[in-house]
Amino acid sequence: MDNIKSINSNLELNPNLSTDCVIFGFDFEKLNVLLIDRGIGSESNNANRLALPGNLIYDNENLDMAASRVLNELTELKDIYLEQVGAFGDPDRISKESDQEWLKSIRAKPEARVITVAYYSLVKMDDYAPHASSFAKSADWYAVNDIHELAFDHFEILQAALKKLKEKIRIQPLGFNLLPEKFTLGQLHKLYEAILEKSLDKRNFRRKILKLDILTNLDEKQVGVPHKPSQFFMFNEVNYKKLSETGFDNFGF
Amino acid sequence: MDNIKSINSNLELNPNLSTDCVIFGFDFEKLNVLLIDRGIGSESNNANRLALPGNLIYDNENLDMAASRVLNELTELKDIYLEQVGAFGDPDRISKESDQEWLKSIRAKPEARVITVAYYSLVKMDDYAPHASSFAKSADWYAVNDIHELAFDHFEILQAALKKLKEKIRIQPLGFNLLPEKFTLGQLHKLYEAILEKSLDKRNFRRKILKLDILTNLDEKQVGVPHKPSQFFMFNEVNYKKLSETGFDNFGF
DNA sequence: TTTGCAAAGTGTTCTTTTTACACTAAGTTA
DNA sequence: TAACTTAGTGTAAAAAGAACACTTTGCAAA
Repeated sequence: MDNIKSINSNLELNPNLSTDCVIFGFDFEKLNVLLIDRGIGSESNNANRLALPGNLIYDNENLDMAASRVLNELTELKDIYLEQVGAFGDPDRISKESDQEWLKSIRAKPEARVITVAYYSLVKMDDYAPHASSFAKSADWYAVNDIHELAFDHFEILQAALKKLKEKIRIQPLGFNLLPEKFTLGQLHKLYEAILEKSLDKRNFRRKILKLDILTNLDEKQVGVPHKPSQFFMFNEVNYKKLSETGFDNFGF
Repeated sequence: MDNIKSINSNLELNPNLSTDCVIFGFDFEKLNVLLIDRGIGSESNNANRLALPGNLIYDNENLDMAASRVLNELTELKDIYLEQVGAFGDPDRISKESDQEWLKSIRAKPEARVITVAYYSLVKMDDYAPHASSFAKSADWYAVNDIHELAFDHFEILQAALKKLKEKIRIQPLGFNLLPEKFTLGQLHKLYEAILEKSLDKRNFRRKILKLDILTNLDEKQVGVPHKPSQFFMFNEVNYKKLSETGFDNFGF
């Protein structure tokens, strides 16, 4: 954090206001989330060593920018889909002993609550290979379904982010943010199943998504796969914008 | 505000964290929102004298409770539907001159930003006759559609709340919170039209809402109306809960 | 070289939901 | 008693959703 401060040496971090990012990635199998290992936590329990990446907010920084700064500092990614989940501010949200330690380390008034404004973001997993940073001793992708506990109230935040993502993807085709430029319908299909946590009929899924006319068939096939190769598609942004303007509001899965 | 503080004299208000409530009401014609007149604002412009009711948050108070405290102090209502809209914290959100004045009056560090966590709530208009309070020189209902400007970034917050309400009512039948115990289908119909800002076919609306089986026909008619009297209905909470559990997720307007 | 494997790709039928649409009924007021 | 106002009702056509099975293609293993 020190080096961050030096970049902005004339600015003050607000000791009672932070942002946390739920960064989702998709590995073609399941939904993952990027967590940092704080290196502290109870001995009996590794789970609460893990936390969402987050940081305090500068006094003159707007919330969206703070979130994208956190994301950028950790992953070096820019222009990432970001959406606010909400504010979390239970006075006792930092009640676990291991969390208190951390609180002291950032020199916040220990008696005052830290409010966090949570965001979720969708990134192409290929674009970021986790590595340590100024920010985190270590950062890694974890399967969302394997997570049952996190530091602070981060588990609760994760669940809230998942809920928002589920709701949102039914209305707006966000999936492309989680896939590489080129992807197959099978991959997109699996992504929707992973997010919605239910299986979707293959033929119905294909018919529906193709009917939206927001995919461009690249006339290019997979190579080297031990089965019938799939066509590659890419997201057609122009058609998507047309569609949004004429007011589609249901992706209806 | 002083008398609030005296009630909680051992507690500290956080000068940089507030909550604002978008309190919606329905007068059988249109959607209304409860605004307070701060009594200050530019002379040329009355609009930015008006603001959402809000207040600073106590250091040890959770966010939801702070919002319902604000609502309760203003209206004396309890157990009101409340939902978080999100956090608003542009450093320049208090940039208008008239707003700066207000800032000084609450003795916040003028250089620091005030983050606000916004909520929206749905109240039965009959249950609250606006009156002055410790809280506001005056409070009144205003038609949502007539509002084009508010103090601070409150107009933006209002728009965000409206958007959330629209999204939510498509998924969950919230309308009952805005109507008296007994209401007619015509009133409910108008309410949906007001919130969704579009007209809905009368027959289709009735069929759909009745099919949900969450309304109890009270076998009681309007009296004294200069037209065919309507049946009164009430919300059937038991059936609604059954419905929620078996997982309805679409009210589909 | 043949066989097996694994995922791709493809249509039809039935059911449910949505949409569009117009007249009669009941009470009040003039 | 005529005029006005909102309540209340059904049907048909179109669209969307759900359920369902076999062929194709490329690779790998026998």
